[in-house]
Amino acid sequence: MNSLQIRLDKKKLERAAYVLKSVAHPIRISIIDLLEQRDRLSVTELQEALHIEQSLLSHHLTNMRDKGVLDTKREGKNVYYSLTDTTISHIIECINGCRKF
Amino acid sequence: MNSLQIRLDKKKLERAAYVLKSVAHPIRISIIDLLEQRDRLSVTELQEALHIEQSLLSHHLTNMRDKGVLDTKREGKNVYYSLTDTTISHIIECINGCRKF
DNA sequence: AGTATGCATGAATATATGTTCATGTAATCA
DNA sequence: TGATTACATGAACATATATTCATGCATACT
Repeated sequence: MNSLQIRLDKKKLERAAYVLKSVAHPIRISIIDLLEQRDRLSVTELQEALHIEQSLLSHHLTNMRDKGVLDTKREGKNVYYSLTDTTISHIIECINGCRKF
Repeated sequence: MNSLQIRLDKKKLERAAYVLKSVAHPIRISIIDLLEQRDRLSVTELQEALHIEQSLLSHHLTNMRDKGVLDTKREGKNVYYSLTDTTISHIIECINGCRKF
């Protein structure tokens, strides 16, 4: 009978929770879904697809950016957002592919 | 130029966010991690591994159970919890495997 | 320089979530 | 049946998160 213990250290746990939180919201899942379809999207493009207030969208985008989920790049008047890596996409696919949900 | 739209319907979005929320917390990630190591664990066993108050653990367990993440079965004085399916494990592995985190 | 467009930010508010504490209940044992 | 063990629950409180509104800033256009 080997001892039972948590395999993840505190920092990794908190980091994981932190990132997962930034995904666990309908609007933010939608944003990820849209960014899987197009490599990058401007705030206006996202806004048109999501039908939400500009300010609310901007807050969510900043949130995701701060947590390392999204990258951002300004080009002229527009700011383009993109997924920083595919881990997040996998998570959404995971859930989407699961019949339970 | 085909039109951009969210591929997930509102219900699925909300369900996904709901379940992800139940994972996005250090204590709950730990619980999942422990349940990957042993098929099922009693509340006491979890408590010993986690070093948290019984009541707090119980609240988290009920939360995860209500959201369909955990199954439960009473046997005598003990109540055993187990993961309902592997999707959640995949998500944690996904994050754990990612160097970024 | 003045105006319009695209986006960010901060404060205020609303709502949700986490934690503690006290207590309740179910099963077992003496 | 009374005591103990194992767990759940609810109310109160603390903290975090989401949303709105007003405003600010940057770029581009006239």
